[in-house]
Amino acid sequence: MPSPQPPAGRPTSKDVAKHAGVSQSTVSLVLAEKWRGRVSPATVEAVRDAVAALGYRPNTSARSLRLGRTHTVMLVVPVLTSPFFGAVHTGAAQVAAERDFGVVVYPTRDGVDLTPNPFSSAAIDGVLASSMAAEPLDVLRSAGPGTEDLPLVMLDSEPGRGVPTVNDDVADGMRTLAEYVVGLGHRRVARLRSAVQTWTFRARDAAFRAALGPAEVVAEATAPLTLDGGREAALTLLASPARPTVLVCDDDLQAAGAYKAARALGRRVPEDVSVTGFGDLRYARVVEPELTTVRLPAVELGARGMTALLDLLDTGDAGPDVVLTGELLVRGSTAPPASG
Amino acid sequence: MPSPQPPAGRPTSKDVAKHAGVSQSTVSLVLAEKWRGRVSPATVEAVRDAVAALGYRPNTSARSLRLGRTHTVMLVVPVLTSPFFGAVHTGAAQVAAERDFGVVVYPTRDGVDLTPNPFSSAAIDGVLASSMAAEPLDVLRSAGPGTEDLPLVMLDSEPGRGVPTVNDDVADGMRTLAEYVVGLGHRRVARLRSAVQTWTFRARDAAFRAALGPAEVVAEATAPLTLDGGREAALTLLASPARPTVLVCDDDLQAAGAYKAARALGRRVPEDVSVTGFGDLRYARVVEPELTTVRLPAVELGARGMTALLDLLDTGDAGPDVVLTGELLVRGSTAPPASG
DNA sequence: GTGCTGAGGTCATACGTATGACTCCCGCCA
DNA sequence: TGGCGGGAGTCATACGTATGACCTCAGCAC
Repeated sequence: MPSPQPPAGRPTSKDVAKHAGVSQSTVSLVLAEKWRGRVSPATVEAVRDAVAALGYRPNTSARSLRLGRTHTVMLVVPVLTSPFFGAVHTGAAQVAAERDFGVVVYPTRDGVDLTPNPFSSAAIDGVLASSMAAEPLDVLRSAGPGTEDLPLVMLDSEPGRGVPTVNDDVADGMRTLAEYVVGLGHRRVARLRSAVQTWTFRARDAAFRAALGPAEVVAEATAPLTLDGGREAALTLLASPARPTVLVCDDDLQAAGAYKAARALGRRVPEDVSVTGFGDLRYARVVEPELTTVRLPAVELGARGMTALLDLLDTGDAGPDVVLTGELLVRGSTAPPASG
Repeated sequence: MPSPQPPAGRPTSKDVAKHAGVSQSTVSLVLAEKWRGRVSPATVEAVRDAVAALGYRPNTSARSLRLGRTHTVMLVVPVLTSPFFGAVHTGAAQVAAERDFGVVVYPTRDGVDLTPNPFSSAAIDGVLASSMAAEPLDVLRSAGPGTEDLPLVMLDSEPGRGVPTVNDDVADGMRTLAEYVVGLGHRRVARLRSAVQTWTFRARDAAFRAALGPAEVVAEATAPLTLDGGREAALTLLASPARPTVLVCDDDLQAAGAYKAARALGRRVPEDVSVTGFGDLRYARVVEPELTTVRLPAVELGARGMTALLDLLDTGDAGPDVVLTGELLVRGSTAPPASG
């Protein structure tokens, strides 16, 4: 005797309804918590029991189709192996989970588009993007065709361009750092900047120069934010005839590379040359001496960015632009310049 | 004169059909590349033109609902700030994108469940999970109720337990490392192990001990895989009365902590004590001297894991278990033991 | 002329949910 | 007794897609 259609797959709201002896609509009302004057407490109880008994979970695709929202957002970052963006993701994912949103990560590796396929599976309601690798329009375009008009919040991007932003106050951080370095007595500064010049790096440099006071930049170079990039550029800078007494880097990993350059040149840190980083990535405390740097609240950056994006989705308003203050961390890599 | 219902939202396949002068079914057939003898080339052309003209993109929710598959998988890892798991994600995301799948990351922070809400938005077809933080069953359970029977592939997990696995050959790596260290002449070994004892760490330790030969472990401790954890444990190990000549760590970051302990005790690396790490995370080359370690192919691990999972989804078979070989990287942190 | 075949499409329906419109019934007031 | 309000649910439909079942011809053999 062939049993007629064993339900097999996951239970649906219809199954729950049958089990509870009510209609599918009622189940839906109960689950949406919209039964204020429409369903009796006893019935609510019955539905809840049925849900538990069957282990029912709503079908997200159906819900999305009905509501026109996927409850998923995309996080666009340069490659995720950087501890900074890992932390950004952590904060963002935390907030998203609390508000019942999923996060799909979209790593833009040097501008390579991961989903050239127009039938990409990414069904998303909005985009949270770091500008480290791109301008706002590029970000949206890179998320695939048809996404140009998605709600967007940018991280570490120039404010006032029509897109809500959540930023680290890199200008304040750099100013504080500059004042500290100058206060130590340094006057001849070498500057190692990021090779990719997104807004956050331009802002760092402008703030640094504005706060130099009696000191001046006597040598300057750009390099990728890598160990080897930092090492090679620092080799040149430290050998500069202008004899800088401090090397101010845009990034901790660059600074770690600078340590290697200093060692290769027989210069001690900080006795012969001071070195500073930026970001307080985990490298900062791994190196010896530990690195003087500016802590950027990466986790909070992700969290506040996600909050703004979800607010934007819910209310149409992301709220005012956010600026998160960093913190100068003085450690062992800085000292007054050697006399003479 | 009120215009009757401006289409407003994104175009649907129905709009494309109207534009091309065909039925919605035909559009669907063309887009699914299933028109071998059912649609004329001219019509196909017309549909394609309409798609391009309207900028049509299929609605993923509707497609998922119809097909019963979301084209999204979940990647479960301990917190993503680790460079290792960042790399795993990179490999996994790459493969997923190529096969038109989305990836949502689920970080299990110390067992904290990010989506306790049974209405979680995660609509996924399968799970790719690292075992670093949990056993297979726990992984599925932690992905939320109702997910217990999802297709699953585990990374760095014990094979032969009914779940397909993709592993680094940590045993081979540790054996090679042990032979190298013993070959240098070391006989008294200190061993710094991971505090959380998942399979991969048990495997490392077993392989190490089996390959010790004439050497022996004279001091041993466990610590979390952090800088401070490594430093504190190493302080004790290096001060051991048994005077170990080499410290073999389960992790690069631990090893970086051990450097700090050695320095605090006035011991030079490698002249007074050799140190080895495991993983070849980016810390390995940041420290000075650079760390002798075993490279684990994290990107490839993610990529092969994702390949296995998608094969499992497509064909019902994940293929045979995969084992990826590592590589011993001899750098500056190891030397023969000081004579005497 | 009839029947058949196959190419080229269309029709109708189902996936599972959410919700506006509707029904039914009970109690109560005039 | 008629009517009415509101509490408790149900009905029907739409979201956008994919697909099995149908439909319509033109061409051709008999």
